[in-house]
Amino acid sequence: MEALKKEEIKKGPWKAEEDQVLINHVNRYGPRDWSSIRSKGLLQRTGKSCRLRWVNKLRPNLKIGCKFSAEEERTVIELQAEFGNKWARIATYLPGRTDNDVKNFWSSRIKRLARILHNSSDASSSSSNPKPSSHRNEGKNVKPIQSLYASQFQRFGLVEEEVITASSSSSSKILPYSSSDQDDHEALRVPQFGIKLEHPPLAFGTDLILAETTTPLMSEYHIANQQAVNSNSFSSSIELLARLDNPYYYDILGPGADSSEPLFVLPPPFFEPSPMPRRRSRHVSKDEEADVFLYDFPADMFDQVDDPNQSP
DNA sequence: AAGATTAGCAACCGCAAGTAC
DNA sequence: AGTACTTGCGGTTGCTAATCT
Repeated sequence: MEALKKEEIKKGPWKAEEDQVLINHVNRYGPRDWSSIRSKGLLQRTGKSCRLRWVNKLRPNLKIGCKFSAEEERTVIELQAEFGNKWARIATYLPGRTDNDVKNFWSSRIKRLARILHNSSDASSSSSNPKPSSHRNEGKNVKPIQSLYASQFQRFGLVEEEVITASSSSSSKILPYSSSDQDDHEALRVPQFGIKLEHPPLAFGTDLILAETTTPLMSEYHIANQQAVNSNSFSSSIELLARLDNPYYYDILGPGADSSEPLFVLPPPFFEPSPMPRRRSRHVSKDEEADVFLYDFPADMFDQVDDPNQSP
């Protein structure tokens, strides 16, 4: 009986004919009674599956096949910092975007960042460390993304033992901040992140240190530093670093640093979120804590990573 | 050119809250 | 009030195209 029921339920990619049936149903009855689609024998899909298909793909005015704009990215990042992983809520601020879109976008971003950080720490700890075979395996064999951040970076403050460098070079190390550094005037310290640079960058934007320590910019800086001052990569580094001084960046130096101006003004929600949620979130603790491991990352730091040769 | 890796997307699952009876 | 059903959300997985080595 149960097996028979399961057999009747179709899964996997939707066909155009199924979409059409679903669209017809919605046109006739509205976006509800999803389960009746199956009970009427129109489709062998569950109500949940039908609803999901409608919401994510068939609903009118969706931005399908359209990458997130820079503005949308910033909105997501800002709202994620504010709301946590409330994708449905965040999506209400982004016309044409679904919660799934936002979730996938965020997930991709996290994976990229994790890989960058992971590679950076690999480079410093041991060159013999095996490289994760893929982003799937990364999650399985290494650590889940969030726990990786939680455990290794302690919500942005590098744990005391952690030493992250962009290369194995000993001439330019980034060391965990400790109280013993307090009198080291040679060191450039970033207390919130527990990072110090022995050689300050030539350009110093608000999030520069973080960007440097987590992106190829960092290695570029260090490589450049090791090489001659007149090398091409060094001069391009200077340009890149200068471009990091961007008004959208969070001020990693903390609330004490001059950051009274809002980073940007959030657009109004496309769908006005109900003031009182229909149901209480079951992730209250996460809500409070959000996914703060990205909270302070610059909104467009990946822009620098993606296209380091882009001119300002 | 071929295999490995990465990115992006689609869809499923489990859970929780709302709703109808 | 209790229960079954429906709806919505967030996490996760699987697939594929693009990119890299």
